[in-house]
Amino acid sequence: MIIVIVGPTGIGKTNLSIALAKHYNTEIISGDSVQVYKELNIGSAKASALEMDGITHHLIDILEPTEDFSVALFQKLVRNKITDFKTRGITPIIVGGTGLYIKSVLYDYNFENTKRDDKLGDLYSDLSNQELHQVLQEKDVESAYSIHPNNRKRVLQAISRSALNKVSNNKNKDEKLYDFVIIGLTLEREKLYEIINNRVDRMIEEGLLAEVKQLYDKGIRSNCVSAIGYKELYKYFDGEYALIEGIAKIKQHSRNLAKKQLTFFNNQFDITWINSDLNDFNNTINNAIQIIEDKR
RNA sequence: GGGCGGGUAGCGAAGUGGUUAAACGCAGCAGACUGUAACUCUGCUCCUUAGGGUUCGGCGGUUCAAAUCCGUCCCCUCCCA
Repeated sequence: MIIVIVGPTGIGKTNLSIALAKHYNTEIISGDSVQVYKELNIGSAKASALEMDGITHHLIDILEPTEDFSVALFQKLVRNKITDFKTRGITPIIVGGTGLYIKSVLYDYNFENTKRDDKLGDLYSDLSNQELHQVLQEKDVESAYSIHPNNRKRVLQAISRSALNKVSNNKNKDEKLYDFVIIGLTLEREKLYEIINNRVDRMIEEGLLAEVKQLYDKGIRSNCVSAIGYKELYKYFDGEYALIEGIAKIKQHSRNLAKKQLTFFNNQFDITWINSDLNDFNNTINNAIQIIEDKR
């Protein structure tokens, strides 16, 4: 059985996962779209070597900041890891906050022949949202029905997929491919937001500014740098924000992210929630273990 | 003390007599989600027992009708003392 730990940013997934990995004598697979990047450490809230405490982590630091990442690649890498764990006879623990990525591994998502065609955007740049949506209607009515015309990005993606592997052909998004338990860590909204705000301050104290400056000075403008904590400080270095403003934005965007994550997990996953017990971490661990054992 | 400008929903900010419960932005809430997902997009946000009810600093007035006009008081910015 696969153990999956999800939850909003800042809730304490890392600590719980490490405790569980120790308890089950196994290793961790990260389910995070930003922690895959080297050099994005503080801002991505990567666990330090000290925190990892000897527990092996997979899918962390596997890419240079200049490289591209995607759901499809994540899916492939993690599925490989899962079979690898199986042959070694250990339980995979997947931990992370990137909902779609994790879902694409566990459920029947098919990304064959679905690579995005970047030229399409240019090709259709003259079309209004409505006109573009019309194009999709001709190529894949069903997708057109479910994608809002204003969601240009998704409309374009659906158009580019319409020839070989229509988005609408994939209807198995809720079909489970593995035996797994998904545990969601949660907390009252107000407390969660407070934790997030404090954590951002801590990141700044720990040297987030220097970390981002280094990427900035290297001229890295690739996608990873649009992650929260990075994009705002880039704007600060560009002179667009005052520092305080940038930090406030990081907090805000982190809170927004947490909210979106909760929505995704709540509605897309068959999940068992547990409260992240701040005063008694052992309680949180025991709760998690209880849920896992019940599912066995 | 005198002069100017101003006080609009959680905040910022339009509106300067009538389809205005009040544009828009932000925050907040809810949601969608198969190759950038820490992305992209959608809806809601004065109260309501859904019939209505109560709003635009306070009070009073003009008018068929006011956030919008008049009087007065309170508070804020800046300028002159």
